[in-house]
Amino acid sequence: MSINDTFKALADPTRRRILDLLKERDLTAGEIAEHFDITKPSISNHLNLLKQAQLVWDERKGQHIVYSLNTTVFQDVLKWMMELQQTQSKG
Amino acid sequence: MSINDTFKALADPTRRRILDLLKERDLTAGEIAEHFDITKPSISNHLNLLKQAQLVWDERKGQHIVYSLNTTVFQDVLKWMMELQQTQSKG
DNA sequence: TAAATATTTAGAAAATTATCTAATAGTTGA
DNA sequence: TCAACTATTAGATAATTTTCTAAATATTTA
Repeated sequence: MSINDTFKALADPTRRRILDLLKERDLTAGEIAEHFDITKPSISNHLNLLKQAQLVWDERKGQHIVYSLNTTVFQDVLKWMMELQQTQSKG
Repeated sequence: MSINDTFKALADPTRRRILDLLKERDLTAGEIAEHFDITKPSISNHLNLLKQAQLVWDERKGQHIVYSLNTTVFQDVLKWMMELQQTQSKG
């Protein structure tokens, strides 16, 4: 929920790749796991971190849990980066 | 030098605060360290990670080493985030 | 060149994060 | 209700990152 959670979530390449996959379309946990060489529990952990950071939503559909991308959180990251760029003046 | 280095560098709150400090003006390693409760070697390590990610430049001036902010690397991060937002369409 | 100051490097310990296996929980359909 | 399927949780281990102390390097000035 904090910007720290967002940055931490984005710091891992597996998690960024999950977001890249979800860019194309919503996917179940199993479909996501298929793309990686690590175990499902490990993917589940990554999904949980992304969820805590609100970078994804999850919704149960029958046996499956469908994950979808949420980029609204990027606003805070963008704001922070913009503010850093503002004041910059080199000597 | 990779986007992974950038995200990893930004994932730590101490390092983000260092960037915030450098937004105002260039600072020596010692001046930066004064703002934190951790030791100078630890700050030095953080500065090194920021340097590897090219988020800061360093320049020796006499006894001091002056650090300055470099936000050009943000372009890659922005691009990645923009691309994620593009294709998004909810059902 | 020696002392004082600023900073980094080296190496180890502590803390955090990622991953695994085994077990548990929810859903469907016979 | 039970078997099959999907996914998560629990708990342990492995890997990485952060932090520390002690030592080393670089610069300035006497």
